Order: sequence, then structure tokens, then C-alpha cells
Amino acid sequence: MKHTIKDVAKRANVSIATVSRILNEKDGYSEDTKEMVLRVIEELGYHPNAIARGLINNKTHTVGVLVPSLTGTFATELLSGIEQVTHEVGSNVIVCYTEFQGVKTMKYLQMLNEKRVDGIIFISAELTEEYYSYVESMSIPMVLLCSESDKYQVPYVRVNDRAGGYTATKYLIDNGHRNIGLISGSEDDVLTSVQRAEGYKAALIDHNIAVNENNMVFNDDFLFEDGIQGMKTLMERAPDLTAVFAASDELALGAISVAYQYNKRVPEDISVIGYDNLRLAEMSHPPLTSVSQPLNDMGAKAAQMLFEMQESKMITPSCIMPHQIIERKSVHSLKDFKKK
Amino acid sequence: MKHTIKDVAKRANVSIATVSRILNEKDGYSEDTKEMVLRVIEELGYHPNAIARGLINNKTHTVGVLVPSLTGTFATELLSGIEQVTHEVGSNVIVCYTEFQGVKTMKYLQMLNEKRVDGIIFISAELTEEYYSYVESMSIPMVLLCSESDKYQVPYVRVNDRAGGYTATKYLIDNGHRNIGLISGSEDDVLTSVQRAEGYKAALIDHNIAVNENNMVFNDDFLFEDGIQGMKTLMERAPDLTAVFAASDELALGAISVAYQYNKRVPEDISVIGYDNLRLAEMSHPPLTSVSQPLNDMGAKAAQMLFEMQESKMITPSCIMPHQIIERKSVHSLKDFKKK
DNA sequence: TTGTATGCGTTATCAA
DNA sequence: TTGATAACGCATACAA
Repeated sequence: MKHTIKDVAKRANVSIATVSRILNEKDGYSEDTKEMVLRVIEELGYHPNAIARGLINNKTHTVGVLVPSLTGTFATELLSGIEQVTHEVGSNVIVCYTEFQGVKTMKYLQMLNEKRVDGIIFISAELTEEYYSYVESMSIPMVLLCSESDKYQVPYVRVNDRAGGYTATKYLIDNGHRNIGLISGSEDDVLTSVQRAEGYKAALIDHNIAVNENNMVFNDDFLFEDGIQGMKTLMERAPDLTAVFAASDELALGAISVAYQYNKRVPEDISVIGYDNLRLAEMSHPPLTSVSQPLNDMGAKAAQMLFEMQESKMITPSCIMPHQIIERKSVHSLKDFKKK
Repeated sequence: MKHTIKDVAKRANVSIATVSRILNEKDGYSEDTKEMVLRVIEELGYHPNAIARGLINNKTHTVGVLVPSLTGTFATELLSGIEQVTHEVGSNVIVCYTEFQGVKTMKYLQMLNEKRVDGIIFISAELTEEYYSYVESMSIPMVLLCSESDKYQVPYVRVNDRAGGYTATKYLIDNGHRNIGLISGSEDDVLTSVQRAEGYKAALIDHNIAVNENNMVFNDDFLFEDGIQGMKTLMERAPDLTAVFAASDELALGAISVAYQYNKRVPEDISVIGYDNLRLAEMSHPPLTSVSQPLNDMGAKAAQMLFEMQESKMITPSCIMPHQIIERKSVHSLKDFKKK
């Protein structure tokens, strides 16, 4: 039922070598035989077996993507970018949903190893010694997406989260706010959550505003639920806030929803700025002003770098993508204070 | 650098056949040799080459998932379910992002064919003759997810969208509404968009409410932008609506946002019910009442069916998953009218 | 321009 | 309990 190169060869009265050459566009055959073989291929509906090819070429045209969470559109937008360029170069993506679990991650790494993928994109999570040395032993390229490593020389693409946090906070300050709260992710998440928080602090300090621990709250994660929790404690601890910087859009929406519960209007009574500029930012009420990460582009870039490294066998330089404030309606400008 | 079964055999002073047997837990070796071989494997960090295995076993432990769109959390939630059970049985998922394009879909189908995936899950899109006969020729199992086919005997898992539309509309009616609008997807999308619309009409008719074409609007797609468009035309054409059934959550959010623009309160002035119960439903303001599809479970179920079919070589029966109204705050009950 | 033969890393069949 | 060896489907060096 499923034809092999032999069937084609037999039917075309040539050797399998000739068929193979034609298939791979090497030279060494006449126009005539090429045409005839191509016709037979068409007739039979023959497609080369990528498995056999992979075995001999040591190339599977498949990349693995490790992503901790699939909830929310965050990963989706990255994936979409990755998938697009991967498809352009004729490769496929295997998604691995690690759920932040080390054991699951290692399990996936092994599967990807056994399947001989050509490269690995590692999203968001910290690159542990265990992961790194395993991938190292696979001797295939890897790139970090929305993450980075101090210890290991692995190229990454991300935005500067510290700068992002700074920009967001400064934006609030520029709009006349001085009493600014922070809701971020986990305090253990040194790569992202605390980076954004550091940016927040730096912006305050640079504008002579005292950093007040009471105005800052960390949570388990960047999710809606966390935003609710965070905002609630903020409302208790620091009821006179006029603005809050939420370190993710979901956190921001959670914050907004409890603001409503406390009968505060957004942005008139309290301004909120988010981070990520996910699709849901524009769909929220009020539409959410947010620090945009070009997620789709970042995914695309990461994939490009991966293929670049496959070609060059060298380590590609990392890439800091620009962030940008997307102004919508969730931040109120205090008394025409706005500078500039 | 990368070890093969030969290396293991040599180092353990046995034949590759023995190593293979141990690896595959066949019998035909002593406890002693097993232990020793296992130790060597450990030492070498050897992992069998899945490509070579796939070549001889005709099984790749990989399934392909074709999904038209990656925007929004819809696909993500399905994917998450698929990925989980796929991983449980030791397989991997290749995601293919077709963008609703026939040519891209065929291209992917070919890639998946060449890579000899063990099965295919086909999300949302219509199963054309071309797709079907191609997959048929691959002679691997396929299941339709959030879709179905009249023409071909392909098992599917989905909710009954007509019933879902009926339930949503009836819910509005039960809450005292009689002037109910509809915003749906494309009129060409016979599988989903018009099914939900049909359910809407049926519910009206069953409750002696005239179906008014002016109250119904179809759009390009199920997205937020479409919801905005749809609601705008609805506001013009039928300003006295007290409720609208939006055939997706994004449509609903779009509708709500223009309601606000028209200075209508939701739900006091106009009630909105959505469909899908995506993550963003609970994050919206007001929290969106929505018809829930158990997306995660549906993905999981589809994957289960796929593996079932791989075992049994038979066609598994289709599966209609239950839908359910998740009550939140976007529907207002008119004058304690509510029945029951 | 074309064909033969070998090998890629496995599993499976047969002998030993 | 073991070990040669032939497949699996293809690419390629070498011969013709």
C-alpha cells in the first residue's frame, strides 16, 4: 500500500540510486529519465520516508519546544511565531508541556534526544545544570526564549525585563502618579518576576520616590488568580495607591477586577498598567495599557537563530527584543501633570 | 560522541541482539547479563535511536495535530489535553498551524505522512475530500476535534453546537428576555457557526418568539474584532434588544465593549452570554456567563480515541461531550421572571 | 548517465 | 541463553 523508492525504481526501470538522485536534485541523469521517474512518482503517490532519511542524514527536520505552561495566550503567541518560521524551512515542531516539573522536563529531553531532533527551544524556565548538560551531550543547538542563563553560554531571545519594569513604572510616574503599587509573580522567579520588580524600584528611586515594601506584593505566578490575591492585599496594606504596575496582563486583569469589587473606578480612581500586551489586553474593560513584548516575533527570532546555528555550527549572539508601551485606557493622567 | 547499540554491546561483551532484547524486555538472557548491560548503558548514557526504531517498527510514537488558528486560548486548551494523554502513552505531538489554508494543510499532511506519524488529530476545520482521501491513503487513524463529517466515517469528538446554541438562548429566555440578538461567526461555517445559530432559532421558535433576521448578524470569524462589528450593526438595526447570544467568548467581549461605548450597562441594560468558557470569560468585566465546552477533556478524549484506534485497528465511536452553562455576571434576570 | 553495494541503528529470524 | 545476519528505506561512494 505504501510505496518505497524500490517500487518507483522498478516501475520506472531504473535503479534506486537514480531515483534518489532525482529526488535530491543531485545531478547524474538525463532529462528524459527525470521526467519519467517524476511521472511514476506522481502516479504512485510516492513520498520519501523521512524516517529512513533521518537515519542516514542525521537530520530529522524536527525541533523540540519545551514550554512550562499552556494556559493563557502567552505561550501560544510564541509558539505561533516559532511554528511559522519552522514551517518555512521545512521543519516541524514537537511541543512539550513540562508543567514546570523537572522530571517531566528531563523525560521530554530524553524523548527529544531519542527522536534526534535538530534543535531545542526552551521557553521561560530556568536552565538548570541538569538540563544544560543533557542538551550539551546531545550536541544540538538550543536557544532560550524569554529566559537566559548566567552560567551557560546559551543564546537567548527575550526583552530586558528590568528595563520593561522601569519603563512601565516611569510611565506611571510621568502621568503624575507617586503612590505606585507593584504586583508581580513569584519572588523565586529571578529571571522575570524579580527583574520587573527591580525595574520598578529603580524607576521610583530615579524619581526620588521612596520604595515602600508595603506597596509591593509577590505571588505564586503571573495568573489572574494571583492578580486577585495580590490586589486584595495591596488594597488592605496600601489603600491610598493611585496606580499599580502589574507584571503581567493576567495579573492586571485580576487587579482590575478587585478594584471594581472595592468600588474603585479604573482608571479614574486607580490606574493599572500590565505587561505582555497579550490579546486579552485589548479585550479587557477598560482596554489595558501594557508593556508589549513582541511575542510572535520573539518566537520567530528564536527559531531563526536555531536554524542559523544548525548551519554555522556556531553560537549565535543573543537578542534583546525591544519593548514598548501600548497605550490604551487603563492609566489615568493626574491633573495634567504629564511631562514632555 | 553519540553511542549506538554496538558500543553498548562491545563494552558489555555481548552481541547487539542481546542488548536489544534487554532494551525491549523480551526474554532470552540471564539476570547477570541484564544487570551488566544495564550498567553499561547507564555508564555510556546510551539512548536508543528512535529513528532507527521507527524505521523497523513502522511506529514513530508521534502524532500530528492540525489546527487552523493559534490565536486565542481555544486551541491551547485543546492542545493541552491532547499533549497530556499523548505524553502518558509515551508519544509526542507535532503541531501544524494551517491558518485555514488548504494548501498549507496539504503540505502539512504530506510532511506528517513522510514522517510516518502514528495518527492525526484534525481540529475545527472542515474535512474536505482532498484531506480525507490523503489521510485515507496514509492508512493511519484520524479523529476530528470540534468538527465532524457527514460524508466520511471519521470519528469525532465535539459538543453538539446546535444544542449549545439552544441552551444558551433558552437560558436568556428563562431569564425573561424575549428580544434576543445573535452574533455568530461566518455564515459559511456550517459546522459550528450556523449550528449555534440554528440552536438559537430553534429555542426562539419553541418559546413562541418570532425569529427576526434583523436581530441576527454573522461575521468573518469568532474573534473580538468580529464581535465589535457585529454588535455595532446590531445596535443600529435593533436597538431594543435586551440580550444577545454571542457564539464565542471573544465575540461576547467585543459585544460588551461596544455596549459600553453606547453607554449601555452590562448586564443591567443588555445581557450577554458567550460560548466556549475560555479562560478569559472569568477575567472579563463583568465576568462572562458562557456555554462551557470542556476543551481540555475534549482534547484528551480525542487523543485517547486515536490510541485506541491504533490498538484495535477499528473505528472508534464518536463522542459528544456535554456542554454546560457557567453562570457568571453578564446576564441579568428580568423582573424576577425566571422560571423554575 | 547509470547501477551495485554498503551502511545508518535498530529489530527479528534463525542457528548455535 | 546467546550470536550472526537479514531486513527496514534511503543516500552515496564507487564501478561501469
